[in-house]
Amino acid sequence: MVKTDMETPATTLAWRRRASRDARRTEIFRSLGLALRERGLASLTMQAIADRLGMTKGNLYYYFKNKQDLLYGCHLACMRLSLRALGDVRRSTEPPGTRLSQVLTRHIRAITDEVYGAVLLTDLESLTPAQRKRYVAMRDRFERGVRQIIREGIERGEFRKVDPRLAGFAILGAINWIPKWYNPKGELSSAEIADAFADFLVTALEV
Amino acid sequence: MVKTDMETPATTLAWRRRASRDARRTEIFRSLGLALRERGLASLTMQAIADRLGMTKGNLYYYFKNKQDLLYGCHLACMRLSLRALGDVRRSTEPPGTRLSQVLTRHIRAITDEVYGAVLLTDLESLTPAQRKRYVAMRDRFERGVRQIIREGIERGEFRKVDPRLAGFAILGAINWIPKWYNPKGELSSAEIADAFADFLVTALEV
DNA sequence: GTCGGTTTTGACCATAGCGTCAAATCAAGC
DNA sequence: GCTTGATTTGACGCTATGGTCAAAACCGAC
Repeated sequence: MVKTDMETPATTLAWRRRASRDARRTEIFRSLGLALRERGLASLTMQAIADRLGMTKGNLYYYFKNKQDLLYGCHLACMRLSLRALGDVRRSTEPPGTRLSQVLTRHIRAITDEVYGAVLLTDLESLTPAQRKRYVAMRDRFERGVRQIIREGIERGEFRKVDPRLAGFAILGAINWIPKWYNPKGELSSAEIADAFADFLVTALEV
Repeated sequence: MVKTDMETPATTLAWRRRASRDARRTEIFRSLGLALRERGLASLTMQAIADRLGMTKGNLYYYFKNKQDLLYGCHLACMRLSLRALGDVRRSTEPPGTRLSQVLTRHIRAITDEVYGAVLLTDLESLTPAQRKRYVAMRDRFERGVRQIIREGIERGEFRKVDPRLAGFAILGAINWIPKWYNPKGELSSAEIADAFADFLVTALEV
């Protein structure tokens, strides 16, 4: 049987619906991120998020069960990007320094460019225990991956002998704090910040 | 005229009143910090803060005009400690590395030991513009001080040639993120963390 | 143009949490 | 033990915000 255009996934009705729904959800994530970045946690109301998109508050509940759910979606979306960066690098044969640099750069850009990275500034307590558990599991996976690269660098003699756990906390803390001061309209582009930070943090480990 | 015990400041009625009031205010700061640390921003309600001290919510308003005011007090108290550390080190003739290490150590301990350092995790948008302005001025003073030490280290050839601004952001971000994961009942004491972090971060700059 | 499902609306409810206040309690000095 | 000012109470009002829902509008397929 021959596949016609109509049957290829990209033009299937169901497919288009789903894609459009996903796109809308992402728009909402971005709106949330912007609200957070521009006005702070204080203005993180469903109303504010909706307003920015020219939609009504009620409509948000067509896409997300409730506020927790929206927050959770943001957390997941952001973490998925960072985990993908980690995964990509796993297959690489580059030295630890290069690999770490790549992961950090992409982690930073996930946080800055996809605005919803600002969600890191909220607290996990607003999630349900189940959601928190799952998110924390992902986050731990990411942190372990980073520590693993650090450990490898130390074993190969390319990194100083630091405590991988603490070094990891320091490095990721430095990055996670970025949304607190980053201004997309400032002098430094997110790309510049990402490069500079990755460079500084990796060099901090080297020798 | 001879000063009697009754006239020495420490036993003056007004003095005692004031001291007791200040002590109470600090207790409240600590309670706020604990609520933040243990339950997250979500549980940062006046009620929760009062409960933890066995006092009523209404009573809090005898000590603080409103919630903003309380938050503001926390921010100031915490920043004052860090600024004092910076001031003390200014008079020192030690090399930049040592001085930076001292400032960072005390900054970390201000955040971890005086629990209310967790207030860093809230957002400045909950303050009035005037309060925010004043706090940000203090924070900037602190950040400039840190950058100044970094610059000096570079000039003396003791630190690598980094961008002092970005390095400062990275270093302080790593530290400010600590309340997010620090657990006073965990394996690592705050003193150990402070030393390890200061060491790691200063060495990151050296050579 | 009409039918079915999808999306959006806007009015509405419920409640958590801030902040108020008059009255009660406490404690130091005499 | 009385007086006076400092401190504390607890019940209350009010608003902001999360969340619901029935009805309307939309939109693509036929």
